[in-house]
Amino acid sequence: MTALTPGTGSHHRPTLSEVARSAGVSAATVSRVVNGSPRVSPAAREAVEAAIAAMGYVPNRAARSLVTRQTDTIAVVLSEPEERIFSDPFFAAMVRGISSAVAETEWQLVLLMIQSPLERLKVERYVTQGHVDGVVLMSLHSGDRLPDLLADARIPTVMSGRPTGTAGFVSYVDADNRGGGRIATDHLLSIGRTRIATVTGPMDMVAAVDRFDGYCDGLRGAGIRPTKTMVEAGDFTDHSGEQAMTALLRRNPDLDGVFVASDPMAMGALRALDKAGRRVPDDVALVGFDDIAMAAYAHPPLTTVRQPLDQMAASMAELLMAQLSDESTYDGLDHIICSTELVRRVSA
Amino acid sequence: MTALTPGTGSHHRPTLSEVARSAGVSAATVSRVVNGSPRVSPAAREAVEAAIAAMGYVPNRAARSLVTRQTDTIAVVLSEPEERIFSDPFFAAMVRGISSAVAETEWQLVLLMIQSPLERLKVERYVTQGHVDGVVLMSLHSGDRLPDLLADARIPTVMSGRPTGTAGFVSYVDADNRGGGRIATDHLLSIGRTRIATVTGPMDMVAAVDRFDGYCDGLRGAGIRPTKTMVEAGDFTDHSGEQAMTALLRRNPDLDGVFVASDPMAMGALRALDKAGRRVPDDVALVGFDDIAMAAYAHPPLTTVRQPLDQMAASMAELLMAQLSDESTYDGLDHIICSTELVRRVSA
DNA sequence: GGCGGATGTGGTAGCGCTCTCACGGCGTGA
DNA sequence: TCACGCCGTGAGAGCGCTACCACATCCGCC
Repeated sequence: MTALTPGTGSHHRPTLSEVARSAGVSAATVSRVVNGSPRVSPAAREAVEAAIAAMGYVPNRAARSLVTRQTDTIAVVLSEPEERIFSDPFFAAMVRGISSAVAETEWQLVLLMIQSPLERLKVERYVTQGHVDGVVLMSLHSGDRLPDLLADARIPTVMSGRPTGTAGFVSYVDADNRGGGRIATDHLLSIGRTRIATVTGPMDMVAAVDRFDGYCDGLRGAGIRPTKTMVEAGDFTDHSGEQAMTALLRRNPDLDGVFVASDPMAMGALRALDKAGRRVPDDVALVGFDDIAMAAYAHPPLTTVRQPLDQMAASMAELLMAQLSDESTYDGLDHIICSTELVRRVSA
Repeated sequence: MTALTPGTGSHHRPTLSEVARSAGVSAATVSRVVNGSPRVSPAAREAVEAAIAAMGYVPNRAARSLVTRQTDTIAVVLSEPEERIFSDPFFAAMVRGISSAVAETEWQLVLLMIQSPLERLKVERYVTQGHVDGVVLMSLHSGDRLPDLLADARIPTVMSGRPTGTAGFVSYVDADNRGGGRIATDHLLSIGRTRIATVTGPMDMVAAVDRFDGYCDGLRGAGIRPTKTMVEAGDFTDHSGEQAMTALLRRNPDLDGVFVASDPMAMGALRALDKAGRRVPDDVALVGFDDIAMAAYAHPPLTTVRQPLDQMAASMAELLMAQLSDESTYDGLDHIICSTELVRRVSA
């Protein structure tokens, strides 16, 4: 037991005014002490602190929030199946980054997971009914009402990834996916490859489209016309990468380079190439995307495009903090695009 | 925009009594409608619902909590470095299980992470100041004040893992670690092994001690005295398992069986055995603990002790719900020990 | 026809806190 | 000596909501 409970049998949590009475001061003074106002005499402060300790007083946040209209907490909404949340290094890195940016501030971070329509509804209620001061939205689904609901409720929000279509005026942070696709392709070109295929992500995701566009940019820059037969879509998983690569090889036996739009898919593609008897990078050079930890341990180690996940996370936190601190003047339209970078290893 | 905002330039969130006025009823009636009370005439209900929709009314939870004294949210406190949270399948499974048990209820689940003393303090404040109705505590550190603070604050709590020493009257859910250690050892004995070593977890963790005790039980049951040279401690990581196994082999070149207290460590041990030229299971039979997904794909596939993670998670949720629903009569002393089971594959 | 009980409704106190305002006491400068 | 400002403090009005109580109806029953 860390607190002395009063002799009464039942448990009663002392209120601020009870503390005030016991300390011989007014409620206002106790409030000042609790909130660290400088306008309190040392004597009063001491008396109040003693009373607080003796009675085991804990402020009631609901009452406080009711009047201050803020909760000092911000939510990270993870709207993905949890097997992805707990396995995809992307989420881990983002949560880590945001969490450490928020750690030293006064804000408390809470994680909310959505994996069913009912949970979506509950989270919508949770964030709009005043439990949080701000929210970070990770990977929203198409048709997600959250951005609009949050905008209506005037709740500061930052999204990860460029929002699609209607989700209008929200600030967001994204990697330069198009630029990344381009540098990957340019690299393949620069090492002399000319018959370059690509495995894309699911084309209903903005990031996948952007990376593909970057691939096209690269080809066109070298005077090559992208062709349909050299493109195959996966769903960012390792298995789909293997399938896509197999299909690509069947259609284009002579391809000598491939840009795979995610590292897990690249791992799968590597397997497919191995099974097909192609040597990497001698026969086919391969560039991935993400630079997950495993990429360095692949056979051969993966040349890949790194997105600065830590920096992206930090930027999201920063953007949210900015909205949180000067809401009045904030126009809510900021966005940050983080540049990507080629990590050269062996596969290309 | 999903709601019609009033023509006034500035944003004003309508209150319950404004809705009441607009609907031509009293605040009490609006409250009844919002909270789904049956004691409302269809006409009134309709009027209120129309007003709510028209004004975009969203109830204020702080005000509600202030009077009802509950928040309808429960927290899962993850007190571990996030690299473990996001990599150790144990946490993923627990969070998944708890989350799905809570999903269909009225409660909202929030995840709180602690990875620094400051964050610990903030979380302590968060949970005691009335943000949550109940908490699930995952893997508390020794000297953690949370259990005591929560007990003082009379906040229903369930811990994962048997609490150490002082953390008195809290309900918890744990695997039968001792029993698991025993069945692992018994199995090794049953396949004719007699010189059985063990790699334990960190001995300041209850689970590690329990598994070790089970190992001793097994040996003693077969009339064998456990000896110090056959015991080496790791820290549950793969790397430490390799080191420990190497040490064990050096000291006991003739050992023919080993119980490794976690699967990641078992993977490391497998490497050490391989490097030392021992065949598994022919020369040395090995049993792990946890049955992580990777265990089935090890070389050779791992015989291991499975803890029913899903069931443990469900039990934690269940225990918490029980406390949440009939707090008055609840004595807070329940605990559930989930039995473990041997999964036989190739390594033993 | 009158009475008891169910039913729908409104009035309103108060949950615990913050924050504005007012006030008395003190130090300073003229 | 008096006017002025600053400082520490207390009184009290709400924040938005729920829950209790009181009150009108209306129904069915003896």
